[in-house]
Amino acid sequence: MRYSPEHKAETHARIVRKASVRLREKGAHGVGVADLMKEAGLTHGGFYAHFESREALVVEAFGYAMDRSVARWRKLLDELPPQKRLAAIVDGYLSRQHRDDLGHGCAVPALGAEIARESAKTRKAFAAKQEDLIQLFAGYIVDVPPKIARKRASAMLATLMGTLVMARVTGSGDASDEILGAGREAALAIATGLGPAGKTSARPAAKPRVSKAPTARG
Amino acid sequence: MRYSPEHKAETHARIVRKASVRLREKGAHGVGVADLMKEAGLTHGGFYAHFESREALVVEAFGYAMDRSVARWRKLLDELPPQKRLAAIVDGYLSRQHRDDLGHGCAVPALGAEIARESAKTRKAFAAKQEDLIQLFAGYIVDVPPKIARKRASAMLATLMGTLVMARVTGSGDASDEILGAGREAALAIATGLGPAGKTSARPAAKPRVSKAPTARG
DNA sequence: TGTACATCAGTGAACGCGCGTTCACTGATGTAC
DNA sequence: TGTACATCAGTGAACGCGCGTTCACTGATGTAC
Repeated sequence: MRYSPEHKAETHARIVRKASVRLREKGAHGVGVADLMKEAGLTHGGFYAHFESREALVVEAFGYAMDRSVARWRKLLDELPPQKRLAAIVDGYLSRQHRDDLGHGCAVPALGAEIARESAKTRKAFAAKQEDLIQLFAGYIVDVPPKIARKRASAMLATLMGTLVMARVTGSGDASDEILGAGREAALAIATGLGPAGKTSARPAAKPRVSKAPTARG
Repeated sequence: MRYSPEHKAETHARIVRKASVRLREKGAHGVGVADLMKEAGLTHGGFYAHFESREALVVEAFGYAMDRSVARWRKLLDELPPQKRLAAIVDGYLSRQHRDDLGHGCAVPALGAEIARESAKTRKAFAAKQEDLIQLFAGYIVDVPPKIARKRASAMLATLMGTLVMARVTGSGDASDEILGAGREAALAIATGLGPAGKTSARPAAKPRVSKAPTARG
C-alpha cells in the first residue's frame, strides 16, 4: 500500500487517540487489541507494525490522555481571571459530566490504581505525567512559596481524583452527587489554604467561592 | 468426604479471606479462580460448590475486606482518646506500610476504580461498604452537625484513598513520601475543619497535630 | 513518459495459552438398620 | 456394636472461548531506468 510518508504516523496517532478513550472507559485490561484496532478502523493483524506490544500502546495511550488533559486545563485556565482558576479546576473536575464520561476524563482516577500494579517502566511513565498535572495545578496556586503550592496541588489532585472514584462507585444518584459536593468544598479549601466554606465550620465562615466559569473535564 | 457441619462454612470463609488479600494485591481481574483456590489449599474444581461465579467471590471478598477494615479501625480508634482519633486515622491510612501492603490495606484505593466499571449489582454492594467506612469516620468527627460530619468524612476518605493511589503509582521513594505527607496534612485539615497546619498557610498557623498513636492499615 | 520492480502498511488465518466453567468421579464421614 | 448405604466437599480432566502474538500474503504507491 505504501502510502504517503505521514500516513503511518497518522494511523499510529489515531490508534493511540482512540485507545486512550476506550482504555479509560474499560480499564487497562478491559479492551483487547482487536477491539482497539477496530476502533481505529483497522484489523488486529497490523497492530505490531505500530507497537512493540499491547503494553506499549497502553503506556502511549495513557501518556497521550494525560498530555491532553494538561493542555486542555492550561488553555481553559489561562483564559480565566486568576482568582477564578482554582474554583474552575474544582468545578470542572468534580462535575457530573466528568464523573459520567470516563473515556474523555482524567486518566488518574480511571487508571491510577491499575497502573500502580504494572511494571516499573509503565508506572514511571505514568508517574511522570501525574507529576505534570500536579505541577500544572501548582502553577495556579499563587501567594505561597512553590513548595507549599506543590504540596497543596498534590493533595488537591488526590482529593479530586479520589472523590471521582468514590462518586463513580456510588453511581449517578443523590448519594454520588453528595460525594462530589463534599469533594468540591474540600478540594477548594486545600487549594486556597482556607478552611471549608460551609457555614457550620468550626471557625468563622470564609466567603463562599462558587464559580460559574466554563468547565473542563480531564 | 462429608466433613463436620461447620467444615464447609470454614472452607468458604478461608477462600474469601485469602481471595480478599490476593484480589487487593492483583486487582479484581488480576487473579484466576485456580490461583485463588490454590491459595486456600484447594483445587479449582471445587470452586462452584462455594460460589455461583467468580464475580460472586469478588463481591464477597470485597465486602469482607471492607468489613474487616471498619472493624479494625473501630477497635483501634475506640481505644484512643477522642482528640487523637482523627490524626490516628490519617497517619495510619497514609503510612508507608499501608502504601506498600496493598493486600491487607483498604479496598477502596485498591479496587474502587475497577469496581466502578463492574455490574450495577457489584457496584452497589461495594458502594454500601464504602458508605460504612464514611459513616465510621463521620462518627469520629465531633462538635459539628451530623450532616457536616458526613461531608467531611466523605471528603476525608477521598483524600486518603486518592493520596494512596497517587503514592502507589509513584513508587516508594521520596516523591511518593511527599505525596503521602501532603495528603496527611490535607486530610487532617478536612477532618478537623481547620486550614492546613503548615506554617506558610495564608491564615495564622494552627497548632500542628502530629500523632504518635499506634497505626492501623486498611 | 512508460514500464518493471521494491516497499511495507495493512489483512486475515492461525498459533499457543490461560481463563471461567462443567462434569464424572472419589472417598471420608454421617445415618439407618 | 457392627455393617451397608447415602451424602457431598473436593478432585482433576476436559470444554469452549477469547486473548496477545505471529506470519504468509496483498496490493497501492514510490522509485529506478
